[in-house]
Amino acid sequence: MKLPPLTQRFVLHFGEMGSRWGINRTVGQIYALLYVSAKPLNADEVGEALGFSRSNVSMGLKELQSWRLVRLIHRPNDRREYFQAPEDVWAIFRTLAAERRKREIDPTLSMLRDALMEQPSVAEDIHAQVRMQQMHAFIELMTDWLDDVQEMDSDTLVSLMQMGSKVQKLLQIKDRVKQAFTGRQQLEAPPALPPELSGAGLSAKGADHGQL
Amino acid sequence: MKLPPLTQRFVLHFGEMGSRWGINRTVGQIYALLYVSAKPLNADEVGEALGFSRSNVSMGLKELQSWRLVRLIHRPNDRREYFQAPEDVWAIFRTLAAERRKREIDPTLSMLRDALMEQPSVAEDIHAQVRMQQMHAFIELMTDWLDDVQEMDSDTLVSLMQMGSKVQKLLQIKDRVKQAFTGRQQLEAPPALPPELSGAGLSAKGADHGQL
DNA sequence: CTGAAGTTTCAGAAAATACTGAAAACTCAG
DNA sequence: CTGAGTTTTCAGTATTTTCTGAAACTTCAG
Repeated sequence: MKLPPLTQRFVLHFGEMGSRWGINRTVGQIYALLYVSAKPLNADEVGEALGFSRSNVSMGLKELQSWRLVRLIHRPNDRREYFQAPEDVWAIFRTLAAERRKREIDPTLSMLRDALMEQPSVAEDIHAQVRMQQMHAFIELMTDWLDDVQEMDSDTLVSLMQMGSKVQKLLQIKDRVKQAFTGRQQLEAPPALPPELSGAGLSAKGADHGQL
Repeated sequence: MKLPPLTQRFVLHFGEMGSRWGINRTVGQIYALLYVSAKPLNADEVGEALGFSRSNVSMGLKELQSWRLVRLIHRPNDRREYFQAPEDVWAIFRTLAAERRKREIDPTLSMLRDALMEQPSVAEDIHAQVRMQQMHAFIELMTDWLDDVQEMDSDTLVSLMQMGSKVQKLLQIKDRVKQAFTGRQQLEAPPALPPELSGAGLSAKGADHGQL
């Protein structure tokens, strides 16, 4: 392996972390290399740079493609396939979240759904089913939320995340407004503007969103 | 393995998924068993129920403890240790998120921080460092947000998640209100209440939060 | 103290996973 | 078509991970 120092460090780290992330060393290193590379690389270049056999690289790239983490490029007058990692870290994250969900969550969700249809036959299974019900409800809430979030554009997401827990202030305001409405039979007059909205309360606490 | 049908299905599924989740079959099955069990179990009971050797169970339980996913119980007049999985799925999720972060994210974050301090020595490393910078900024945003979220109580979180992408409406409102203020030199009169807040817009679309 | 009940450690066997080189398959210019 | 350039498959080997049984260790009642 002959790589520039920083690149090498990055690549080796991804290789080691690979096992914790559920991918193998080879795949981790290949992805890392493509991620930092300024230009698309072909399989031979990858194998050369990392010291892997050609077939191992082929397997690794196939796996990365199955994760939709690399894009295939064709150059004119060159029959080889070139690979590159998408640039936008948010897009990468979305892809990763979607794939992990498909592989790590959905099977469990459907197994739970099946199990919840069944009639428990022994006392112990009654309790087990209650627990499965709790897990199912939780996972479904999470995945539904993820579906929603997946559709937001990156800027909105950044703003929301930078607000962090301050979002809950907005929630409180919403509740208060809603209560003001449901508290009366008919709305004769609009409710008073809650204090948080009439001051600079929300935006004054460093949650200002602009540049990343 | 002699377990009631539903329990068995659940346990076997967790065993198989284990590898995708970065734990092994044994650990997955042990956790599943403890999760659905109505009462705490000791190591022998676990080994008996799942057909694992005593030492394997010991390893598995140790690993689950290192993930803080099981709680240790001592009964009066019984020297054996009993194990149980925490009940609250939200608490479980928080624990899981914190531990995964510690193991799967933090090492990368610190490696990136180190690499960003360095002065790139070759052209390729300059680009590599830019890419690392992008990844670093992203991860830091995510983990900071996670820190915030970890501190919210479960009910608030449920409300927010059930709102899903509708949160961004609140964000837009906030922006509009803020803009209305900064648009004028001094605030002679409070800005008009935006239409979303004066109708039933937000709460009418099924984002009503109450029972789970 | 002693020893019975319980838990952990550890070296080696068993199983699963990753990796290689050679061969097969594919693809397209000529 | 043909065959050079390229990618994929696959059987066998190497490596890593998991699992076991035996031994070591710990704890505590008597």
